[in-house]
Amino acid sequence: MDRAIAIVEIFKDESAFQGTEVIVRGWVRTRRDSKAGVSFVELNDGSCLKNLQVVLDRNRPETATMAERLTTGSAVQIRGTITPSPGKGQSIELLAQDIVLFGWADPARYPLQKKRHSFEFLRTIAHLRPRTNTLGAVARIRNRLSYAIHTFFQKEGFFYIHTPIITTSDCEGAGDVFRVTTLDPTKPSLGSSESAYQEDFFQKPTFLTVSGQLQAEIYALALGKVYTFGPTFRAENSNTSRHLAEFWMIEPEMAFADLNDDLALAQRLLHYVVSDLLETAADDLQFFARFVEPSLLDSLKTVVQEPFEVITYTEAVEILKRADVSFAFPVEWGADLQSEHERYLTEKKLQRPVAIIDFPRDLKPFYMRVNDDGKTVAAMDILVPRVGEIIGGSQREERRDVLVEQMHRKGISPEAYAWYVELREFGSAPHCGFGLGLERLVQFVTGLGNIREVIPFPRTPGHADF
RNA sequence: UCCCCGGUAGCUCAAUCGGCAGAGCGGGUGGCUGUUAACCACUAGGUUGGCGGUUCGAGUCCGUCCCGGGGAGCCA
Repeated sequence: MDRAIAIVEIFKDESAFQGTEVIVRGWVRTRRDSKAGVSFVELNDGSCLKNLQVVLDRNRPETATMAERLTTGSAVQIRGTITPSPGKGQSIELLAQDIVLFGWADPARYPLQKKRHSFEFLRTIAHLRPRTNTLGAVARIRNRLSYAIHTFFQKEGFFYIHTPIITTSDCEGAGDVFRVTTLDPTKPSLGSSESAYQEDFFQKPTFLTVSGQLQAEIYALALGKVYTFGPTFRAENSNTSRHLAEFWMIEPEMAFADLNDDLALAQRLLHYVVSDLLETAADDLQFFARFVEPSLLDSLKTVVQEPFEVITYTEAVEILKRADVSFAFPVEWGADLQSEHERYLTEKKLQRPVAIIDFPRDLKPFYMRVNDDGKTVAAMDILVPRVGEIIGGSQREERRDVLVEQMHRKGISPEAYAWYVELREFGSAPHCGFGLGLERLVQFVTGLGNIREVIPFPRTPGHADF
């Protein structure tokens, strides 16, 4: 094929393209006919939010017969000349010389219209929804965020490591996991329950990972600073706008670092990726600010310009007790913070991202480091307005005996995690890390209320389509 | 899993007290001297989510199931 140019490149330097001939390829968004013998086609190639206006002269035989075939959704190539546009709404347009129709779309059947569709409807056509403004912008932002996250960690000297997707342990010691097996549930095993696994692929129970943290700790205690960035699976029956059964998580882990270093890293990461987005995805962000969440740009600028609020769990409880609002759930030291409490802190009281640290040890998993008070652990939850918890992390318990005691308290067998305990017996060191949910970050930077819109093919209870 | 709300044309929605099922957009046809969610006219398009019940009569009331949304729990 001849070399085509991405529409985003043309808009980047409109004046340089004036009078030049280009080839563009993309999908027709709309066509407007004027009986003066001119048709206008809005062409989008996905490279940016904006469409390129293509002008077809129907008095020319080369473009006349083609004009009426260019229906919404059709895939086309257009060769033509960039010229100043006399109309309002765009400064340049493409005067078409010749047109290749790759794939026509039947207008009677093509489901996407020029108006807004509900997100619920778009989810039922996940094979076509990235051709809408909103889902296209989500895909570009998700891409750029992923790139910026890798860039940040590489600049900071972290190594990208790949932790296993198939695991034999479930890290949190709680939560439902997806079973991995080659056995056919419609053909029950011939053997007893113990021997049944002998016929299975791994000859033992295996699951999809719920977190790469424990394995990341292994590499942090060898390479110093590492991170994972991959898919994660939770089989919980969660039906909310903030949960997926399959989601992507970023998990840095660093040795010779404490909770303050952890907080600082999280702060720098969010600062970096949001700044990058404000610079590189301005059009898409403004689109979301205009059509989805009016306060979006303000809340993003807050992340860039101001440090997080850092409060202890104990301070949070005191703030909530003094709050002049009534909560459905009572606030008491030792009880978990409810959604309504978190929202009050980050959206009403402080109106910015807030890190809550030092939670009661009974509320948190076994691997978090016990503080000197013996009652709390060096944990941190970072909450942001509109989304809630976006990061959960902690300093890890590096003292072998304290770790084993924690495991006993939580009913976890140290034998099952022998290698994890052994890391504390050979060259143990203070270390810490956190997990950042990519989809929740995309929700925060786009303002989209439902997590099913920020991943191309959402998996939720009862839904694994496409 | 629990609580609340909803399901009417391809899409987004309306339909008063139980009384003839509608509009906009999209599609088709025709018109319009460069349009901008183009505009104007005409036109096709319905098992009102499924099943059962109450009633002279049900989109509307009752039961039940299915599906969707919002909230909660769990968490990222």
